[in-house]
Amino acid sequence: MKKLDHVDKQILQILQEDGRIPYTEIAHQLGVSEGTIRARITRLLQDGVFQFIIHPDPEKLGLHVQAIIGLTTRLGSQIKVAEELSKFSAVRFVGSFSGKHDLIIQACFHSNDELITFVNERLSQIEGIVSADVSLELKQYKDSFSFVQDDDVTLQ
Amino acid sequence: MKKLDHVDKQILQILQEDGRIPYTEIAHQLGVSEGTIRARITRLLQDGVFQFIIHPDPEKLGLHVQAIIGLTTRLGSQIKVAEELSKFSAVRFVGSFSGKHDLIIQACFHSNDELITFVNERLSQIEGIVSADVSLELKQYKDSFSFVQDDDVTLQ
DNA sequence: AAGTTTTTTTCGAATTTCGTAAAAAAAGGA
DNA sequence: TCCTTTTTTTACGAAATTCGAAAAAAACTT
Repeated sequence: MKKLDHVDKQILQILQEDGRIPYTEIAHQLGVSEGTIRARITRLLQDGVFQFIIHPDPEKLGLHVQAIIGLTTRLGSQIKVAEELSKFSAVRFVGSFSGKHDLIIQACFHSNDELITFVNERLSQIEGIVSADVSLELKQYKDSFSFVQDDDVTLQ
Repeated sequence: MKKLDHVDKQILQILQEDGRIPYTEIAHQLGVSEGTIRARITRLLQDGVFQFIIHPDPEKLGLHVQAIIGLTTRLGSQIKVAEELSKFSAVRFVGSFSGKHDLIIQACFHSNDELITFVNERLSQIEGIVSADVSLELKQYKDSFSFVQDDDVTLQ
């Protein structure tokens, strides 16, 4: 996989704003032909650099309760637990971490009841979970994949 | 905003797989006309139910270091701190939570150095941050917005 | 049930995407 | 540096998709 150049990053930046903007429009904005945009996007997709998706608003879908749950797992069962957790559609993020918790997950629910059910009836059934620290989301300030930057100016 | 019906959810489910699938194709799959798909997607977008975006792979962008940072803020400065944090492009998630940490953020960096710089030189400059618990991501198992379900079967 | 509003379908025109060949540019080798 | 090879970009006609708007159908109201 070749390193991304400036044009690739510009394409990604434009698509971050609107994932359905026509190639002709991107081409116009960047001053190249549609074919170039098409060829590059095809390559980026093949290389797995990005995917076209949609970002639903959980609130608008009735998922009013969101939580981050820090888990401690029994030594040796972490991977299996992570895989089990990943199967739930309510769970949108699962990662293994250094620090206090072995696994940290992020999940969405319709109600507090559903969250409770998840913790008490689903998590408890998964072999290898020692403890679960639930943090309830009170307000979301940012949630985006817009971290493509022109040139490595991540910290501004 | 009207409640989403079955067709709306089916549209979202299809778009979750491929955010750039043609309306004609969705129409074909659901057995309705292209115009219906177009009208519904236009309405869903206007209602803010979802957005067309792209999901870049941080690794492929050279962002090899990801972290979740739990923050404790001084009473009264939480909102300001959250807003400041949201300004960083490296920060992809900022939320206010109940539990051990007032704010939890998720961020991506090119290197450990960049992470250290972020914590020591950027976070420390933000007025109102009392402490920061950094958890380094070792492995990602799931990261998706695919939580649109047919009918409230979030827990399976 | 008649009238009103909303949603869906239809269809021609405009636009976009696609396939592909040729040209141009870039990269590599002697 | 010049030549060859490879990669990328451009060009362009054909196919497919999107768009606008009017007609039809469906859903609500009273």
